[in-house]
Amino acid sequence: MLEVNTLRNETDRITTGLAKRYFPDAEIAIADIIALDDRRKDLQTKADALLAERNTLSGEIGQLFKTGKKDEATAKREQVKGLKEEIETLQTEAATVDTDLENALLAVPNVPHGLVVKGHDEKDNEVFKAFAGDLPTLPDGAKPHWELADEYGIFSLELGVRTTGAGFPVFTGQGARLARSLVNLFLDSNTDAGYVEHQLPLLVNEESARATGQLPDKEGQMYHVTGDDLYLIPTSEVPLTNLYRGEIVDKADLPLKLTGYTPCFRREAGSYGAHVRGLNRVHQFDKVEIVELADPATSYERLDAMVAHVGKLLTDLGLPFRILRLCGGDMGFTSAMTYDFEVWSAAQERWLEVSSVSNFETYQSNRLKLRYREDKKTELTHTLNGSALALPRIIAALLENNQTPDGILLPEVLHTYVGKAKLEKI
RNA sequence: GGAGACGUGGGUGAGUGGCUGAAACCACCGGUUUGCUAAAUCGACGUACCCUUACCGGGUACCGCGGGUUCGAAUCCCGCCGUCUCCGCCA
Repeated sequence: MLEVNTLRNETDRITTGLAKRYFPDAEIAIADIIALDDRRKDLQTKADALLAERNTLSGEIGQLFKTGKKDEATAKREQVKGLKEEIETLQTEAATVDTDLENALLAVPNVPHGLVVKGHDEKDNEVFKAFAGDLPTLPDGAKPHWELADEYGIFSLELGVRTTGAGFPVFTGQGARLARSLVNLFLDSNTDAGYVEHQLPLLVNEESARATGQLPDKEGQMYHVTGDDLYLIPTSEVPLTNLYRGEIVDKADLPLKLTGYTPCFRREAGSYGAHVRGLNRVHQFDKVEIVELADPATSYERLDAMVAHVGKLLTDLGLPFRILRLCGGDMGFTSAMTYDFEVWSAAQERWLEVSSVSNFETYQSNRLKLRYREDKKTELTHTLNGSALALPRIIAALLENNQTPDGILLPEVLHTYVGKAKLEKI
């Protein structure tokens, strides 16, 4: 969430920024927040004064008892009892104001960066870097990946239905090997680039989900394990970023670079049809994530570096891709700037999102209480993350784009991982 | 899952109702001293919020988390979470 002081001091920047998202009534929301904060300060000032008085009197009571002046002590005790009620009233109201303030802040999305364009939805996104070459053209009879999956024994959605339900693919044989290879390739590339590998919990508590912004905004998108009140992670961003919740790190240690592979779970209820067939959208999928905790002064350089790194992964795989810079309306609630990577799916003849790289500035760290120390002062860090990469659509594009009459050719970087240069029909 | 012990500042570790935001030691930082290093010595050394503000300063809260008792809680009571030990079960 945004900081109240930012809302106070940079009201113009924030209202114009939020307008890029078409966030309604920003001025009113900000005015409400500032009024609540004023009220909070006022209550605290009053309550603190009374508490100070109580502490002084209590100290005196102790002295009086010690020196045997019981009568005076008893009189003062009655005096303090009177204060108690007043303090309690103020503190009760303060608690209500705190809750209201928190809720009001949670309702305001992050402010888009100055370079982000105004827009309603995906149609307004900028093509930041178009694909430079020619898109591959497939011979007649080329098949979408869900048909290739059957012919080559890559994965089965039917088996997933049997064990679980729709949207839980079961990778088999060379398909499972391919998936494992991609995970290894991505983790190796990420660690080579300085990201420290982590194996993470797949379930997180409510506090973690709240700190990275999945709650309360996207509650319906997560699987909730009610018996233990835990959530299945929709992305490893959640446990990875929360590793540093509440920490104060040395500025010299920034940026902290983390990576981790996890399955991801998303309910994504209510959408069916051709555009979600096969691996295009599933409830469980594999993803390797990168996270950076950065110095605010250089966080956009880090964002550029992450974009370059993800671009290299896709180049290594030989997949045609383009980079979008999302418009205000299409960005996630918590993001200040987001680049989406899309690979060309030759048989479906459409672009598929495979990575989303974002700078959240202090929006997450404010709730994470994630700070760094500079001289005596502590400041919120910036947090960034990106997929590097999400597997299903990569697999879809690899299968479709590289299909030949003799099999599916694998890019060279995968040969040693998969143990062969092409996939064969079964 | 059962029984017991425990949870204090970056670390070790005192503290069982007021003199404790918290001893002492270690680490870290700054100064002095010393050919260098080391040692010695002095000082500073948690976080958040509020007030004041040029600077200085003052107040409140926090001793796992939440509630309660009390004029007053790190200290007493209740609930929760976590750690350790023993038992049971188990990939």
